[in-house]
Amino acid sequence: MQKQAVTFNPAQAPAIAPSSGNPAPAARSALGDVFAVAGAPVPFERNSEIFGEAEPADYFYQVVGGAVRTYKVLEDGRRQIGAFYLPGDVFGLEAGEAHGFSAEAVMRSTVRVARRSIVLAMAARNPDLGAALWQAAAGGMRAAQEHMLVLGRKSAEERVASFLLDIGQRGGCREIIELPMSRQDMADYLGLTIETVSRTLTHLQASGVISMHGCRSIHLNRPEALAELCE
Amino acid sequence: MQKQAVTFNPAQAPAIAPSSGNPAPAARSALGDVFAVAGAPVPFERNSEIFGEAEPADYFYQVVGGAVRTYKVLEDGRRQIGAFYLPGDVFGLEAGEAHGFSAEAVMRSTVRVARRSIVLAMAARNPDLGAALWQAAAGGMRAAQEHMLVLGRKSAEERVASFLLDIGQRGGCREIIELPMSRQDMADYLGLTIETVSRTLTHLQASGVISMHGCRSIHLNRPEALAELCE
DNA sequence: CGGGATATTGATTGATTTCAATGTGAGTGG
DNA sequence: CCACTCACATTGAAATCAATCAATATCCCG
Repeated sequence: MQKQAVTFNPAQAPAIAPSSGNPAPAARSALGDVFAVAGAPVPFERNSEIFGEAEPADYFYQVVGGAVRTYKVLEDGRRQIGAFYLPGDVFGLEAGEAHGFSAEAVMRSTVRVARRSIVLAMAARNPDLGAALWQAAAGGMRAAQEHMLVLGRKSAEERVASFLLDIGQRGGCREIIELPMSRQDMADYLGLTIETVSRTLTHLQASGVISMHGCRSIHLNRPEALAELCE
Repeated sequence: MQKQAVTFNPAQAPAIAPSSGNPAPAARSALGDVFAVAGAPVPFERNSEIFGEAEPADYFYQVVGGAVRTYKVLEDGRRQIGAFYLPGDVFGLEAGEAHGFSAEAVMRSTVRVARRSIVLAMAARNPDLGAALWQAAAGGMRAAQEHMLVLGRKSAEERVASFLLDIGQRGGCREIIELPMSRQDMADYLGLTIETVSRTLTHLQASGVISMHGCRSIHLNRPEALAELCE
């Protein structure tokens, strides 16, 4: 376990995206700089493992290109995806000695990998970086809470609508979405089956709220209608 | 409703299970010391608010006695409880400027409240404390991931079994549980209705896995059977 | 001994899953 | 260039688990 003096500076904390599902929005902060300096870019094939549950958590990660999923599985194979990480997002930011979940590349991706001990040492001297680490961790916590509400209390249609809005916002363009993940990934993130996801998308398209051009490309015709669907 | 001192003894809390759902296990660390020094004990009535969503996050909290729930609600009233905190547990540990969820006392409770700026200032000089803050935050993250698996992928019976085991482990005594929360709280934590929770408990009792002595007192007759039910 | 909140139990409904085809699209090799 | 294949997605019908609706039942507490 580390005992670096992470310098938590209470003073600042730059306004992070209000309640976006973005798991780690602190990309453009001091943390981003660290990865630019101390992070080695590593390519990952589609579906390849980045780290496994219970493995030592010796590194921090930042998505450069592509997309990453973190997940847990039950013995019988049921899988729950905890979060998707898109370019700029930071993940694997755990304080414990071991990872609590696994991470895989959703598609061919590039990830910058920074040795944890180095980042923490830098954080000890740079208050902004310490704060950025907090930001990232807290962003993950907030996204997790938000997602619990989705999983515990929302209907299938509400779940899909929430997902589309979230991905749309994080993807930069609010209206045209290029999904990096399969229907199975979406289903395992939303706590549904692929059939239900598919049917729900079809229904949203039939009602004119979205249009699909191939299953990975989705146009949000009426985002405000989606927002209403989220309750 | 009774206000009898449900016997969660803050002093004990023996070796907590490794990957228990315990949201913030770092109680006996440097963080515990901080609360002992810098934390003012504050009493809260049953169901009273400790902080609200979107309020400034100027304090950190530690449960001394009683129990606390954090939650989010949808506009139409659907509620999802994100976590329960028992004596020793730390909560409200957010890096952002505002809380991402609300917190209430489940029962008459005492909570130590420490000014965030003070704790962070201490952390800047005490590496162990900085690490402890990380531990607590990461513990929360881990518990959230675990709970997402419950909410997204487990059946009603599996959810209730997971819950009983988790509370049993955290409560100290592994076999006799005094629930501090109502059925509605359990339901809102597990993403179920009170009827389903009630029925499931009745069924578990009928199959001899548990016994109930009043709805708040549950004896785990065969914890290993519960563990199997979790998959 | 009520009285009101909370919990249990029962009957029914309904959303989502499961099971089962069918459709589509990208990559391969003839 | 086209047939083929394999993975993935969509669609349909039936089954199922949990939610909903509706009574009781129990337990604090005054």
